Amino acid sequence: MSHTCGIREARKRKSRRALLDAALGLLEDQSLSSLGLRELTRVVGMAPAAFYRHFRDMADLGVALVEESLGSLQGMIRAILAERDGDEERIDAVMEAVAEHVRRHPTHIRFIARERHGGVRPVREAIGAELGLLVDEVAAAFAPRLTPAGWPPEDVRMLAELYVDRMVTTATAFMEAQEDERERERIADTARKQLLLISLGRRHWRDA
Amino acid sequence: MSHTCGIREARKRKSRRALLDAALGLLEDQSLSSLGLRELTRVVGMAPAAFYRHFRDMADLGVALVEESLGSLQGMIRAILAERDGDEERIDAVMEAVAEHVRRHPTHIRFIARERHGGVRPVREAIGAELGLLVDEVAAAFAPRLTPAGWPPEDVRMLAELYVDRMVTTATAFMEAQEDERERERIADTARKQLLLISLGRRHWRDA
DNA sequence: CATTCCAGTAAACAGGTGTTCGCCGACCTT
DNA sequence: AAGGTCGGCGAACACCTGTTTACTGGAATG
Repeated sequence: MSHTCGIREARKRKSRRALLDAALGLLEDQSLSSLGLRELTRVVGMAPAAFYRHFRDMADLGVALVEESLGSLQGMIRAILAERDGDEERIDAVMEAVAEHVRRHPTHIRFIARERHGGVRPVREAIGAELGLLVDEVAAAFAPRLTPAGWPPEDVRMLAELYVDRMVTTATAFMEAQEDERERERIADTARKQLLLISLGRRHWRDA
Repeated sequence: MSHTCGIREARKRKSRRALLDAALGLLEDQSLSSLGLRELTRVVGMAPAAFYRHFRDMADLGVALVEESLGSLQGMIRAILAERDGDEERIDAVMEAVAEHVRRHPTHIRFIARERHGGVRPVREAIGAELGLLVDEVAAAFAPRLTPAGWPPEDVRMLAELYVDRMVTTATAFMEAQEDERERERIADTARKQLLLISLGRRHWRDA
């Protein structure tokens, strides 16, 4: 362990990254269940057999993509909600963050949208689990205010689901708008209104 | 045209139906872009070439499935919203109808959920267009009350999108619950609350 | 009744697929 | 400097793919 340079591990990481990136590229106009192993390795420029050094199968690669796509989002949302107070500020900040995230990682978002109900069970379940954690995060952010006001935990969660689902839908819409900046702004405006309307409903909930 | 029995057309319709049904079955655990022509005709029991007598390609079959899956829904929603008045009644009636529809056509719903953002562009666009018409329908049902109250058309539409999106999400959740009746009831309860919360937000919208 | 029509067939084409095998050779260890 | 580790390679395995071709036989036509 004296003159270890980590060259070996670095090369392996690089190959793995190349596979993931090539997959994200190919998945722009097809779904995971139709993505071929040879098709993928051909794009990367490696032998088909080399794939197995990194992933058991395509589903395995898909799960890795899910973690990489949704893993960072959780902390991001938590930070935003913790720092801000008041609905409008929170909504504006989240919208900004989501828009920026989609702008930076469009292929990841496309992948999530496509495979959320896609044909590969392990991937579907991984996405479901990850989005569930996001709902928990949002629920936890609202609980301190709502629980004392008499909200049962299940109602807090149903609210959080509403928020998260809208975020996901909006992110998908952003992605589909591609480069069209006018369209993106229109989507953002609509989404802000929708989140605001939900927040309005939340404030009058206990009266019903 | 004297002794025409329509036997010919009837046989063709039957074959076409067999293809569509077999496709719905195979699409339960894969997506359209990975569904093979031979795989499909093998299940039906016909020669691969016979497929071309009915559809140009798989995308064409997919679009046909979209129309059959979503075509009837439009009129259904219109009728329900026209007959009822008051949020809770409307919500209960729609939830009942959606639950029943999913119970009767689970494979169709799965197909729509899977291909809504799937890898086949024409199918994606067909679903988008059909859901757009549904949004129009809902918007038209609310416009008579909201427009006189000062709602601009774009806001009516953003509300309709909120409602429709929630319906689609709920339908998907119903389908994923499969046979579990307890889970279905839980989903219905949550969805009713969410729709109610949105309606609550709607009633207080003009104040903001 | 002869004829046209046309859904469905079988066969062949030119590819493509996932997976396994033994092997090489550069990195890492001792 | 010798030997082990392991990411990547090339070849072979058995099989599946979409599409075109010329054809058959029962229904529709006049």
